[in-house]
Amino acid sequence: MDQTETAAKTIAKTDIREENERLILDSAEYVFAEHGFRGATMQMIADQAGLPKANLHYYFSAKETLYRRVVERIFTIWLGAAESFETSETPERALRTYIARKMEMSRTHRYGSKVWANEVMQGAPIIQDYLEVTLRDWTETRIEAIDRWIAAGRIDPINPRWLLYMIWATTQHYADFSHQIETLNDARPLSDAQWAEATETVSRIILRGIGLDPEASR
Amino acid sequence: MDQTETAAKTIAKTDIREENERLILDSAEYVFAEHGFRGATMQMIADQAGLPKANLHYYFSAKETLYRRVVERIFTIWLGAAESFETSETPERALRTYIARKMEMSRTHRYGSKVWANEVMQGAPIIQDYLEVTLRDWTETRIEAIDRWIAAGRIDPINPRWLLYMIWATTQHYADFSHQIETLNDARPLSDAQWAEATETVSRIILRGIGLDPEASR
DNA sequence: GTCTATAGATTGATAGAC
DNA sequence: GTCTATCAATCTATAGAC
Repeated sequence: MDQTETAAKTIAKTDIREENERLILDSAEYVFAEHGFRGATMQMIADQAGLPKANLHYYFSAKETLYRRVVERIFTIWLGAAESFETSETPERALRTYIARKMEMSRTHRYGSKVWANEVMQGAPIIQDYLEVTLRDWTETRIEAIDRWIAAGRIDPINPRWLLYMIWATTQHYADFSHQIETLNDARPLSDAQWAEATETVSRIILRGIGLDPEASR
Repeated sequence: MDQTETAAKTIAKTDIREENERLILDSAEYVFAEHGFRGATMQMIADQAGLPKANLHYYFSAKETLYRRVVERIFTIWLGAAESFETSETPERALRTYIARKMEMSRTHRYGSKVWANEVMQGAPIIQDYLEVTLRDWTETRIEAIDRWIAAGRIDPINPRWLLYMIWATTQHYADFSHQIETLNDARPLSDAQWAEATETVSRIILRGIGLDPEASR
């Protein structure tokens, strides 16, 4: 076997690994979201991925390793949604963009959101370190930004912490409680128009609620 | 054995049954909240209750029966919190009372709220019938009440459905994500003052957000 | 890298003595 | 009504042929 052949095989193997890992992670995210950590079985994830159960243990050493990778992946996506706090010029635009992005993520990453909610509800046994360091720093930075708006008299004097929790809760509700929302919507998913209306209503109530003019940033 | 003796024994047995059932239900609520349905084991619940595992099966035929009773109990408490919609004279008072009650319930019924969230996130496999009938009727009634306020020009014209979801999401977040909130609060539970401030902030933002004066109803 | 077979541990539930 | 012992089913993880 010459060098070219060896290189080709190495690349091919890397591709197979990457592709299978992503397939397994996607399948695991779905199954963990629908059944919780212990409710999910390696067999279910294998079936979802269309692979024999033993292959999962070839790519991920243990069920918990696979789970941790799923949660880490979501958390990383979560954090990326908040650049608007730094890049926007007005509080109206910063908050509007952040809320719209988080609503969009509830629509596109429903299962990831559920896995995260599950993990936190159970006391974050696997990713407590992320809460204590990464999420904590992230939150403090945003609280400082909101406090500056308050000091400048641009929004009402409220505790920024409760405002952030309100945005997280309201937007993630559309992912975590999607089954309830769909049941109350005649067993149908929200339409494009309903998502748009819900997003606009959430933005509007929060902006007006802290003393901003919702019309100014539409 | 005469009649008096028989009656006494019957009463005693009824008391023991009721007391043990409540003890097991409380223990089960806690364990189901912390580990989910499948993550919870009958052994954990038995240990939490201080009873041998076999006694659980004496009082509840199966794990699923026990779980259903736990979820039903929470749902009933949930529904009771909304009389303010009928008994209050102004939208300010109705919403303020409802929000305050739901915040209080997040504080006092944290575990129940988590079990409910878990059940709904997994597609309500056990209590789907409650969603389709009881919750649906409850929701429609409240939507009609809010629509009347809109028609009378007392609040802004928003879709009442998204307002209700916002209130549910925000208030239940303080129970379901209590671990995250406490981690971001220097690993300490919220103090009385913090609970009061959070409740006031949530009420204030929502009331102002739909065009009401928060000061008018304090 | 894939897959079948199976080991080893845990679980929900029950039998049966007290 | 209480409790010990145990069964049958299920799960994670691995061994070993291909």
